[in-house]
Amino acid sequence: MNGQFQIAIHILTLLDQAGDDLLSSEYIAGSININPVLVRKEIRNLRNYGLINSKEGKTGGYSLAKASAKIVLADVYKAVKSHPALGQAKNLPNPACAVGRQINQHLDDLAAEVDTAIVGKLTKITLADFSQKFK
Amino acid sequence: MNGQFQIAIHILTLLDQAGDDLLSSEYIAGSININPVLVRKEIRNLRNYGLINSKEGKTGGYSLAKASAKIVLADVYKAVKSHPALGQAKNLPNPACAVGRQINQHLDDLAAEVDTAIVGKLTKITLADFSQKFK
DNA sequence: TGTACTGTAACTTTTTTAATTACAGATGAA
DNA sequence: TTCATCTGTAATTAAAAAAGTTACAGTACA
Repeated sequence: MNGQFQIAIHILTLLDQAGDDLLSSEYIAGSININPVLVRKEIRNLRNYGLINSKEGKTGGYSLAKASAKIVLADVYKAVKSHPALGQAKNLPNPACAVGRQINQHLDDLAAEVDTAIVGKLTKITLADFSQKFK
Repeated sequence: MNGQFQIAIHILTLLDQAGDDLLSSEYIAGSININPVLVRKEIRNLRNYGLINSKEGKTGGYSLAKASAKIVLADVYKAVKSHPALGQAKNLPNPACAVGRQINQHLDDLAAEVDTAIVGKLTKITLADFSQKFK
């Protein structure tokens, strides 16, 4: 469990509030209260998913790559997700045991079903919906 | 992210397959391929939620506390859950910032909604459904 | 009364996450 | 030009979380 999703939502919300103004990693980090390098790392990821634009150089900074009404929270979830929401076993179960031999496959199937449920939920919420709560 | 849910499901599946026979922590640990003490710890938790019976002493071991058709995977999820599925931020956002000041509340609300979706999904699946895949 | 379990605390090791440092590259302004 | 202020990213360190281990008391049966 980590706070990547929360950080990503926080960043995107700030950028939405800022409109066309560019925000610096320093400013964003100050609002979240984390290290600016982590902000830049997370933004690199979100940019790869087409959610954020960045501009280098003196007057550089970040802005949303598209309207917040066009971004659903499931986009953020997918961008950030590294492990299944249910967690992940890191042990190799005993292949000599009938249950151990097959359980990882069945657990993976289950995790995928749960993931689908989460994405279904988060597809119904846009960044604009979320961001609006702060106005 | 950890593997508690997976371990719990593994334990419960083994116990279901064993029927009335008691299984030892040693045996269970051998199937999962983890330390027996971790099995006993997880079972203590599941027992507190009324899912498992244990018997001490020489012929001791573990068994299901009720029929696997009466256990839904949401019971296991709730028993095991320590953090919200979306993760949890551990930083204190900046209270001087309009977004930082309120975001934790809104993120918590969102996490609760997602959690409800997960529980909804996992309430439809019984341990018997899952365990049946191994027969 | 010995054996084979569970129950649990304390501690160590490993893994993961977050923070930090450092610096190259970009861009605009004096 | 050249300085200031950003981003981009690698490398390292520190902190936190998870898993593993050791140890031993308590229980129950033979």
